[in-house]
Amino acid sequence: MAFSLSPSSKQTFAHSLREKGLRPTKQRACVYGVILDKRDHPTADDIFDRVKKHLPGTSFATVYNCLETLVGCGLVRQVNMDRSPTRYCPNLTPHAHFKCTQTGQIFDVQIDQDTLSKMHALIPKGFLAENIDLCFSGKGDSSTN
Amino acid sequence: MAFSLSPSSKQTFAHSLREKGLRPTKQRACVYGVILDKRDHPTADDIFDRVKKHLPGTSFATVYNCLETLVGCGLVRQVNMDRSPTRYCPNLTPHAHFKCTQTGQIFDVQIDQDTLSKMHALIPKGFLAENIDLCFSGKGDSSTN
DNA sequence: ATCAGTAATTAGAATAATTCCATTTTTAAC
DNA sequence: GTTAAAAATGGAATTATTCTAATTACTGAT
Repeated sequence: MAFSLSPSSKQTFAHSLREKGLRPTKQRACVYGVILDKRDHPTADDIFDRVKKHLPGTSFATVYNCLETLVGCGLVRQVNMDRSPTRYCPNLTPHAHFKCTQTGQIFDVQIDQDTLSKMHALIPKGFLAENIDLCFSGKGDSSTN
Repeated sequence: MAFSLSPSSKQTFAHSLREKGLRPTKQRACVYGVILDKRDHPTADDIFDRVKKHLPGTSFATVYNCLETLVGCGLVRQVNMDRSPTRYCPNLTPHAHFKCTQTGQIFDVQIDQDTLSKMHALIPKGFLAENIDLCFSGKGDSSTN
């Protein structure tokens, strides 16, 4: 059976897709669901494994298709660090990422409005930034290891 | 013939390598040279093409090896945006990158000390950031297109 | 309800950047 | 000059992702 999104997530989900003339299919719901469910910045591979538990017939291509769709609708964001596989994140608030070089774990780091403004102010006149991406890497919190 | 680095670059180059017990070979000098020469954030592919003009026998593997070495020595930095090929940058000062979504060009954006401090301050206690990476993407300066 | 048309999913092939590996060449120290 | 270590080479392998062609599922109009 398909992943069951919470009522409010289901609403957001269906609404965001319909706004773009896209269908809220069970595969898309499931991909979205597993991303919401465990916010550990999973890769497409991780997501594929988790989705298969709910919808065993799902193909890898579908996972990629769904991810692209969800990103396009603004429901999830891609996280790219170095050359490692793209990861996916349902946190839509302004935040940076911290990657622990020892464990590979990725942590969200909130960005306050003041710092965000300062960062925006770096952009020279004539440039219009649609996207900001701030990533840290180093040693993570040892208490979490 | 090999690329001729300026006397000061040659010094920096040889010194940085020797510090790590590595040899300042002509291929490494050439790779470093083309990166210094045209600061357009070239890909390994671009660098390969440029290097071949000076040292025709050079292989792709060597370019990758040299790049890895130069990055390891801190002489150049990798720039990763999305899933596009890694680019290389000899600018060692604190700076961000702006990628124009229309032309694909990448511009350096200086980061002032104040903003840099604010960014550092985002990191929670217990985390130690060795690397910061700030990328913007959007519409570039139309006067440069 | 049925049908047509469109959208989404599927499986597998293809691609592209990068890395690996085994061999040859170059370099530096003795 | 010899020898040992480091670097360069060419080609194969890997890996994440995208593409393609065929099937399946929806949706809206009849």
